[in-house]
Parts: sequence; structure tokens; C-alpha cells
Amino acid sequence: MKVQKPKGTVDILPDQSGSWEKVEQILRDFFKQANYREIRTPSFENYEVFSRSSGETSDVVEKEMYDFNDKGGRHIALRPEGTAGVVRAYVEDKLYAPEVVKPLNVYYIESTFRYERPQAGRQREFHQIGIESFGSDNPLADVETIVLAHDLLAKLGVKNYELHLNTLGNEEVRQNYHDALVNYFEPLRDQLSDDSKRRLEKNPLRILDSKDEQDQQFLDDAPKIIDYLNDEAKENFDKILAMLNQLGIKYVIDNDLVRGLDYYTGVIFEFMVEDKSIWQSKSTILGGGRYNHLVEEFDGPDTPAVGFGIGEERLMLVLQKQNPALFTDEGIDFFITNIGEGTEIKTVEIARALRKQGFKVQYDVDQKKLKAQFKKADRVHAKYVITLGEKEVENETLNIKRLQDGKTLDLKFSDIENMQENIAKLKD
RNA sequence: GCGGAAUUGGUGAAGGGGUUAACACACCGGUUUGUGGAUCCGGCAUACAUGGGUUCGAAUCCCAUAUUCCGCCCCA
Repeated sequence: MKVQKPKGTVDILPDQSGSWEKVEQILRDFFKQANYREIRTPSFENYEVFSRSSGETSDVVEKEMYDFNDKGGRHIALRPEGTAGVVRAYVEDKLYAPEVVKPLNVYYIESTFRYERPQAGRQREFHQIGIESFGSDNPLADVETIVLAHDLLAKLGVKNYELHLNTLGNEEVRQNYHDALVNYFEPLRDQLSDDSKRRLEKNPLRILDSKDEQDQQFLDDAPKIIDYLNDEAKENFDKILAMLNQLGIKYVIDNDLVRGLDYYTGVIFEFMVEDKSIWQSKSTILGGGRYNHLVEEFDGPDTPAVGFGIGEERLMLVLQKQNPALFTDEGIDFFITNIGEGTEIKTVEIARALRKQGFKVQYDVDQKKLKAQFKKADRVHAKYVITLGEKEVENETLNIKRLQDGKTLDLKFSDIENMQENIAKLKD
């Protein structure tokens, strides 16, 4: 039977998985330092969880949802982004309960799915890393989220990133702006693309996102949200900007920034990376913002929230260029070669003793010739080779060779118990 | 969802209708058998993405399908 992975999926092979582990470990440690704890939610949800939260007219819902009917006739979708499932869990599992400390801070690292035409850096199954903070409407919560995003990228070694900021105001602002857009576009209806005609009904904000040439000509003169901010929204945005200034975090205000999902309500942001060796133009690797009504949308209590998501594949692509140290193979500490009658059990015993001390140790289960064992030791990048022959077993000696320079050292079996110290006797 | 290009062994690939599919790297074995990364010798695709078709004959031509890559849309 000929097997092939489904379109748009990838295998992360052992040569690559090590760097993924390292990156994820850095992320987990970082999140925990800020007291964000992990949340794990299902890979699939009822279709409505995503369609309602992301917006019926969003591209994600209109054409990228990986959905199907299961054997029980339920309309299911694989998650296209991380936030909706977390919000669903927040409501369903009653994390809004007073005994849960607020804000409730969570992070996730998970597979995400979009039914799209694959390309480099775009897959049907990919990985998203994100954080969400529930319960605070204070601008400091927005700042904390942005600061974490900023510091995380810095800690990972990402360079040349630029923080883009915009605000969608609050409910009143959105309503006024919505009306302004409708008033502006309605007379032009006949000249808009079919997509935008539909958007005009359902979500005029998304017309601004249109790349259709037919629509483009009208966008420049369309109302700008910045002109519709009321005092409260303006004050809120200004507070955020002021704090970022005081913290020395650089940003650019981007009035055209409209994120692809409909649930955002206040500040929205993207971290874009420019690296000509990867992408022609700037690419977003992290995006997020405030979404104050999603919890209510799912019949939970009025709960402000803010968060961000990172595309792990894109992050890895950038890190491969910008932080190659994460992609080196450190190899193992000891490779034990053995030759001669009755040496294999002692080999296993030594391996176990060394592993118990935390060393990475391997021996040749194929029991090939000594030369072949040495070759294998080279190939797995072993630092030291211990050679165990009948002579060594008899005399209880340990013959150690450092592959890097060929220097050798003879120890006793009893020295194994404290290898860290004894190996240091090998002089340079 | 639309447009374009590709697909030969573990890898990089040559070959553009004629019958042992070149070469290189990697790997395996040997180089007199207890010490690696060198040299030398030998081995390594009944097979050219899959399925049809044209032909006396196809990896080479045609069609379909699959996958990958590039661009658009959009995004992570």
C-alpha cells in the first residue's frame, strides 16, 4: 500500500523536533514566569463556536474552515485559531466563578487547521502558540499582553521586528463607525465587488480589508476609525501608548490594521518581521488584541479579555535564520563500544549507571565490528567513547577516548559512580 | 478559490522515443580481524509520482489524478 500524508501536512522529523522542543520549552518557561498556566482544549469544536466568534463573513469561516459532519450528523470544525475554544472552555467550565483568581491567564501550544492552498510557510495543519487573559479591562492588561509578546520575541532571539498598533475603539465607536461605513459604501454598492456587497450587509468593516481592485479605489476616501473614537476610547488608547512609551517599547500606529477575525473590540496589534532572505515583504508572526464581548457571545458573563497568537511554523522559519544556536545537534555524551566474549552485559550496566547520572549514553545493539561502532559514535556526535573489551572487564578498567581530539583516559569501574568529576581528569 | 512550474535511488541529479538509467554524495562490506572522521576495492533504482493511452518499442509523447513549489486571495 502506497502511503502519503494529506495535502498541506508535514512530518516533524527527529532532526527537526529537537529545536521545536527547545523553542517550546523557552515559551513554557516564559509564560509560567508571568503566571500564565497551560490550557488544553479539543482540536475540534462544534462549527458554531468558530463561525460565531470569528465572524460569518471572515475569510476563515467563509473558505478556510476545515469542517465536516460526523457520524452523528453534528457539524464539526477543526479549530482554525486558538481563542474561540479557550473562550468556550472559560464559559462552559465556569472559570468566571469568583473563586478563580482574575485575571485568569492561560497559554496554549496546539495544532490548528485551515483548509487552504498550501505554500511554503502555509499549511493546512500548523501550530499556534497563544495566551489569553480574562477579566480585566484595564489598559495595563493590554500593555502586559503586548509586553509579554515583545519580550518573548526578544528572548527567542527574533530580530528586526516591528510592532503595529491600532484600535477598534469600544462598542459605541464600533457602532458609529459601522454606520459611517454603511453610509459611505451604500451609494457605491453597484460598483463594489460581489464579496464586498455581501460584506456591506454583514460586516462593512471587512470591506476595508478587500484587496479587490474594484474596491480599492473607494478605500482611500472611506471613513477612518481614528476620526470616530470617542473620548473614552481615545483616552484608553492613549493610556496604552503612554505606558508603552514609558517602557521604551517602540511601535508604529497603523490605521489600516484590521485583523481577520471579527471578535476584536479595542486595541489590536501585530508583530511583523522583515527578513528578505525569507519573505519579500514584512510578515506577521504574532497578532492579537482585545476582545471584550466574546465571552458574552457564548452566554457567559460580561468579561473583558485580551490575548495574542503566534504562528509556530513562521516563528521557526525566522529563528532558523536569526538564532541558529537553537538548531544545532548537541549529540550524546558517551558511546560505549564493546568487543569480545561476555562484554555486552557489562556494557548495558555501564550505560545504565551513566544514564542514571543524567548523561546521554548509547551503545551498539547491533554488536557490529569495533570499527563500525566507532563510526556510529561519530555519526551520533558522541563526545566520548568508552571501549570495553575482555581485558577491561577482567581488570575493571574503563578506557575513555575523547573524539574531538583523540585524547584518552583510563579509569576504574568504580569511577563510574562519579563520572562528572572523573571525566574532568582528561587534560586538554 | 484562480493562474503557472515541477515530480527519476537515501540525497543532488544526467538522460527529451530504442532496449545493462550516467556521475557524485551518503550508506553497507572489505582493506588481514581491539579504536573513528584518510586512501583504495566492491555493493547499492527489473526502476524513472500514480493510473490510463499512443507506439513494434516510453523515464522520454498525450490525458487524467495526486503531491510539492511559485504567484494571487488571505492569513499564521
